[in-house]
Amino acid sequence: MTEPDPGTPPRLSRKEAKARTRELLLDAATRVFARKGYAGASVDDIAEAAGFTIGALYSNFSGKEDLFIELLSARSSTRMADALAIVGDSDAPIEQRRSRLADHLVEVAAQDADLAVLEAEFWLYAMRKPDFHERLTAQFRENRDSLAALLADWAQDQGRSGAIPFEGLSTILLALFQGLVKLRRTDPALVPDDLYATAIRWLFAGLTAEYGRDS
Amino acid sequence: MTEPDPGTPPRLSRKEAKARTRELLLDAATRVFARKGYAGASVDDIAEAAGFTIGALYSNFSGKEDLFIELLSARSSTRMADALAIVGDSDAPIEQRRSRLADHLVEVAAQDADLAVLEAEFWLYAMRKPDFHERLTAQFRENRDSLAALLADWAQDQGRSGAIPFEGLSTILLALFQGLVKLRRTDPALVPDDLYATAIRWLFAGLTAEYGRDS
DNA sequence: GTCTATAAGACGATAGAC
DNA sequence: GTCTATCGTCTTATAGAC
Repeated sequence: MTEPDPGTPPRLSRKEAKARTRELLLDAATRVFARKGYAGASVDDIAEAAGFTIGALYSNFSGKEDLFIELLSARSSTRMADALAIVGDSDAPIEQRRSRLADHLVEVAAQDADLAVLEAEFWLYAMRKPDFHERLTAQFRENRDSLAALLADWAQDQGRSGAIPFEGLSTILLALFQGLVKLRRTDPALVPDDLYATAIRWLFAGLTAEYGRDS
Repeated sequence: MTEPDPGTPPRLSRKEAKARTRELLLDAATRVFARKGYAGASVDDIAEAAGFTIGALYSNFSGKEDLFIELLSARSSTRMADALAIVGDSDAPIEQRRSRLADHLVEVAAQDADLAVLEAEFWLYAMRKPDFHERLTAQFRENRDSLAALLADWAQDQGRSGAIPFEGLSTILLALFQGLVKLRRTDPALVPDDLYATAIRWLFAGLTAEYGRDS
């Protein structure tokens, strides 16, 4: 009944089964690395959390470091680009765009409880491995430039002066966001939802004061 | 000649010698924990970096965790209070106070190259040990409240409205500072000295715009 | 007070059974 | 493709020499 055609291949092909094992191991690694840290986590912990043994782990990854790097790469690839796409292509008024940016940041931070902890683990790892230090720096520069370009667009829509230092502003916004996410993980009561929006509003009000308001 | 009075005690008493060993071990621990991380550092590494063996280490500390906690406690005790004292009791105009605050933050960050890395290590440790999580939260609250009180004083000197949410502002300033320090450790070129001051200026300009300017 | 030697265990990684 | 058994290394911590 559950196997209508005994001759057909299993519901999951060998390739699919291996891919699934790989995904389960990566998910488990996310949890274990977040809970125990990179150095503190053992391959045994990870394999067990995924419901396998270390044999399966070494069959899918070359070792602990490989597993960690795979996670690091997967995380960093899409997140920021997605965020900018969401808040970028809009015809909404500027206030709505700003609050949408803030909302999205809140959502990202809320969606993944381990975000701040893993972020810290990745950062420390990168600070100690020159290769990844470079990658991290380059990636941040990209994010900053994308955000700066988006902000420049917004400013242009409003007909503002081009003298605004968008790079500096973007750096400040990204640093602020990282700081608030970390603080919120420390104690959610310290960082109410609307603090993101408030901070952004104040910063933009300051810009308006210094660089002139909408023409 | 070098020992004018053989009967007198050595230049360092036993107590002093032990205290010195303790300090050397703590200094070494700072460097080793910053370079290898808490879990990645071995007590052997630390003892060797201090010029001793593990025997001396276990004679002065109960183990690796004890050493780490001693460091954590020593670091957190004075820093923020000192910073506020420096920028607090002043009769200088508001612009000068703001730039002095920014200068001091730059100085703190520059003085200690390992600040950001150790800060991350401490934070991750605290996130995994409930006792220290509580201590960290309480400490941040204190810092935030001290800063908020300082800012309220400044505002009062300027005769501004009391409606400004100083707690939120302080949280934002502290989060921003932490984020910028971390970013600067990632790549100093991303965070020029004056970005601290710029960020603070923009935020305060935003506040002025929302809550009214000097009477 | 510090060092040397050592105990007892956890670790990452590999080889071969199934 | 996954599991079990095992190797060699490194770990924290202790006991006793000096």
